[in-house]
Amino acid sequence: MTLRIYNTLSRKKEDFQTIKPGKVGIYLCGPTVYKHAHIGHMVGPVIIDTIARYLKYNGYEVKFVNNITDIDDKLIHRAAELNTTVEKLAAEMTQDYFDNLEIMGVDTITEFPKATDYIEEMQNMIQALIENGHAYPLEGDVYFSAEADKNYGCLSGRKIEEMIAGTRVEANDKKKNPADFALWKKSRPGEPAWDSPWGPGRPGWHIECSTMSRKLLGDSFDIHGGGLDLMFPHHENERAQSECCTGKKYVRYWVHNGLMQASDAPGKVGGQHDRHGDVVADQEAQEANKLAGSKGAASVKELFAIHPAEIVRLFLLSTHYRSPIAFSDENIQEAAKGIEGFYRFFETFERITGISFYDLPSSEDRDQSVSLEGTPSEYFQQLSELQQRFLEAMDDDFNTGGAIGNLFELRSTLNALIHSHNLDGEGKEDQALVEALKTGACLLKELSNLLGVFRKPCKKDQEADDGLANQLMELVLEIRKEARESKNWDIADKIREGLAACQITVEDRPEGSLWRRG
RNA sequence: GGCGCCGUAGCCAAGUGGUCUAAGGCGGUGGAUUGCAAAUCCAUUAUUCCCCGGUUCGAAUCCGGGCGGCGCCUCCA
Repeated sequence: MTLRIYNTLSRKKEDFQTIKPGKVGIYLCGPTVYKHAHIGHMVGPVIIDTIARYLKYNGYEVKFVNNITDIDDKLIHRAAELNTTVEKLAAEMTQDYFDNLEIMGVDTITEFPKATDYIEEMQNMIQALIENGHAYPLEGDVYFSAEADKNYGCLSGRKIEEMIAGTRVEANDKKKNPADFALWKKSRPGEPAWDSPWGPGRPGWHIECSTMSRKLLGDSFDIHGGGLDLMFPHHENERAQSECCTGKKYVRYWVHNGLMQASDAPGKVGGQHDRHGDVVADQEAQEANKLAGSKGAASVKELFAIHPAEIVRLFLLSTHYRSPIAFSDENIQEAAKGIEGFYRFFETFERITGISFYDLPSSEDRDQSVSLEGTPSEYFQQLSELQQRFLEAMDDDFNTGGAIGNLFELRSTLNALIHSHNLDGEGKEDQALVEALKTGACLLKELSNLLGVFRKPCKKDQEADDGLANQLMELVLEIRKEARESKNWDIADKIREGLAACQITVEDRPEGSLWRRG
């Protein structure tokens, strides 16, 4: 089975083939660092991180670039609002972004270029575009001439004439053609500015990506990611600039992720776009729903205070990356209930084998995958089949939702082995079966790690280790144990119910009682 | 007005021409286990894939029409 990937450019799935054998260059449009990231900003990184993991697993060497836009109008406005400098604000928000990526388990990004570090290269590219007739300076600005690119519109599927006919392009502009866009913007007094052949100014929005990707990945590279909302105008313009400058095909596969929707956002979308609805209110509602505006979108950190990041990650991956995903506490909680079964399994596994699931060896290479032969043969056959189905799903345009389904089935298979041979009891003396269980657990680790989850103990589990709570629980469970031994069920049940009210679940097992939060 | 996406069980969600009498999760139901629970296991929960036509030996999957939801066209991950 070969890897297939949906390409926005062709609007269909294509066989994946890299430009350089064995190597993959990926560019993902990163954030403008003017405010704290919200969960929607994590979708792209999580998805591309998962793709990068999968490509590495398949033997590719991956170079993954994620830019930081640290100069932009929004940044200038926000810094003024907060009475700080653009540099300070950008530095702070960049750190916030890095923190969030770490918490989300995104660690495959190899470079984080900052726009302000590439001003000179951008100017060179702009100059080249002017020289070959694709751009023109005008009163301190420089514009790209959309008409000069005969392919303009090929990525987003639109035509210049139609866009102009749409009349929402402002006509009063001094630009030659309304579809033209700024490569360089003249600065006003007090704004951050760099010297240039066209006067002091700052780069336009799109040019940084063209410049930095070229510098770090070359004139042509394999995968370009970003949110669907960036397809136009950002990616279209980026593509046009780059191709007009280099004369080469810019990107092989354009990967656009669907946008997250706040399903419990204030102001439901009316669906009366072209009727007599209140257009302004409607737009606001859409904005809120998309999570892109400041309205109603909690920062990632606020979110992680409520939900473990790993669960959020799995929630993001439970639906296909190109589909929109409805984000709400309720939906995450529902997903969490299913995912927690994995943590129960890890506990059981450790009880049986004395080994932490997280310490198991697991292959990061498809060719060195865990060997799935042995007895019980039926069990191993199931493992093998689940592995195959998991990989087939991933091969099919990174169908993480389908892959996760197989992960759940794999868990059931392992639990069934434990159950049918009583491995969590006397059966654990059977070394061969315990080994079989370990093999299955290694497979689970190998596959789940591809999705970037279950790599280290979840924060929630670690919290349960705090000293005072442990001491208190030890005492309470000791008292309860005595009550149970004298068959004083009323007391025993009262304690358990009381703990349940404190969000503590007690589990009575033959060898003693366990407890956990939630 | 232009371009595009989507509509699968109570809910979330895979599957996009035959293996589909449609994965998986949540929820529900019955059973095993348990003092009772919890956890786990087993069974069960859509004869059907928004509606209507068509293509085909065969469609949830392709085509046409309708209805409903949404995105982009303007800063946006």
